[in-house]
Amino acid sequence: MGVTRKSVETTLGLLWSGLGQPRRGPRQQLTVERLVEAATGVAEEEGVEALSMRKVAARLGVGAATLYTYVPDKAALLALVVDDMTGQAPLPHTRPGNWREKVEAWAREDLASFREHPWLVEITGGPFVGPNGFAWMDSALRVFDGTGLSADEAFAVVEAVDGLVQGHVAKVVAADRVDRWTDPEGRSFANVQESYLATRAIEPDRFPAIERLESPPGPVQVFEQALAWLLDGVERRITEARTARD
Amino acid sequence: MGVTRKSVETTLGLLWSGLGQPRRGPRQQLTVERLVEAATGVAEEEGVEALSMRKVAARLGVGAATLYTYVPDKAALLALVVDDMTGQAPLPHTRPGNWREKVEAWAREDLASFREHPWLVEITGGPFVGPNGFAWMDSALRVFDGTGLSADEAFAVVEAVDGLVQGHVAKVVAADRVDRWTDPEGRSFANVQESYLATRAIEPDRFPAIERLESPPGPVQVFEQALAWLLDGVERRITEARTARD
DNA sequence: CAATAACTCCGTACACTGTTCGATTAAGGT
DNA sequence: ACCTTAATCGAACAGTGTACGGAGTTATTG
Repeated sequence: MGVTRKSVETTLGLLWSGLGQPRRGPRQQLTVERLVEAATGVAEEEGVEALSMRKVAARLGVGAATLYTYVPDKAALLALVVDDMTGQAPLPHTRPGNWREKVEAWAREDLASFREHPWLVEITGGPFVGPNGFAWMDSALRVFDGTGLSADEAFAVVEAVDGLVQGHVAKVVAADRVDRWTDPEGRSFANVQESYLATRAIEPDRFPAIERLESPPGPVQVFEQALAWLLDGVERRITEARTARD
Repeated sequence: MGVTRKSVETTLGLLWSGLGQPRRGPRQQLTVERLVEAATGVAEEEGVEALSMRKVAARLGVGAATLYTYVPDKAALLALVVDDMTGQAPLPHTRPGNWREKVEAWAREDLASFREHPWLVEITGGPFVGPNGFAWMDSALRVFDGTGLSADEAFAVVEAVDGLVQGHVAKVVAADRVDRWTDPEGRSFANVQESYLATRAIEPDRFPAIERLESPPGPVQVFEQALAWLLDGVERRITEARTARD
């Protein structure tokens, strides 16, 4: 699984459309798109941890080694899957409203999409940026056209928001997973953990500030709140930039 | 690797100190702490992807199966490692300065710690919260004593900041990894990718907003900026809460 | 048209992984 | 002394990603 120069160049070639087809030899009976589709299908139905080359191959009715004539790596295949999913998200700058509404819409949709496809969380964040990733960034930058922000500042805002969203998405998806978990008797994870802590271990007054909590907000509420605070800060910066310009 | 009720309870027992020692049978020659230490050592020297039960066992001069008398799971061992590392971070409320300076200090130290131990990134975020995790949260909540925020609001702020930090830490660590990568001829990943995109594929004006970038800020600058914006928003909320109270 | 070089497909194999089983051995309680 | 319980660990199971080499197919070349 070592990353070679060759595999990097091949992966880039695959991402940026197609890698011109060779001449001699039998026709290929599959396409890279079909690999991506099959891989996505496996991930969707069984999760990332079950996403193996052999399973993808089986789904295509083909030997496992065959996949390596289309793709240099499992990593490359995953990069293709990620870029493909990125291409399915709506472009931020096409949404209605002012810049803040556009950002909120994209952030919320991002969260929703990751909750619907939790396996994506473990797969995103790789070094490769494909054409869909570029297109998305280009669109996100355009959201700040006319706000008075420079291109570099707009980039900082986009990345700032994206980082916040990524972190909170991880929290929400982890919470979702925990919520779905139940033990053989049907108890929830939270129940097991709470009841364990209640009976054993924790003496009162060991964590006074935690005991003061009444109904702490869930991860989705925290996400909304965090986004609002961040955008408050950005908004202040934007009005500054605007008044400085006028 | 299925999660059973038993493994959950055993893991909780291990986290919350010790799991009372049994009577009959030969003495155990190891301790859970030594397992944690060995696991940390492997991760530190060879990375998470090389962190296997067999390697941990070898480092302790013991058969792989032996580990399973100390720990129910690999997941449990990792949870212990995470809580152990959490215990090594300085407690936020003991830092000098006002609430904002304390938050900034903890966020920066968090980032620095993850950059120093990149393997931690892939391991954190599990459902288990051990005593060190609780102590850390308790300390973080205390940072907002005297700000006029309710306990629940303080929790929202802590989680908001933590989510932001997590997301940006992932970005920075990924960037660090990419920076360290070089191909056999010594070219950097960025070089290979740029030069690939320059020669092939991208036609001009396809991504106009991206082309307008001059010197986009790196992930660490973005992290600082994002933190500042978020805390601007929080600060506004806090002054509101304060004036409402007085 | 035949030979050749290039290519796809894939069975097999290698070096791993986490975890279970069963045998062996060591210690405590009675 | 005996019986029960527990620790240790070699072997095995069902997986994993991927390299290799052979068989069969095709386009280009002589």
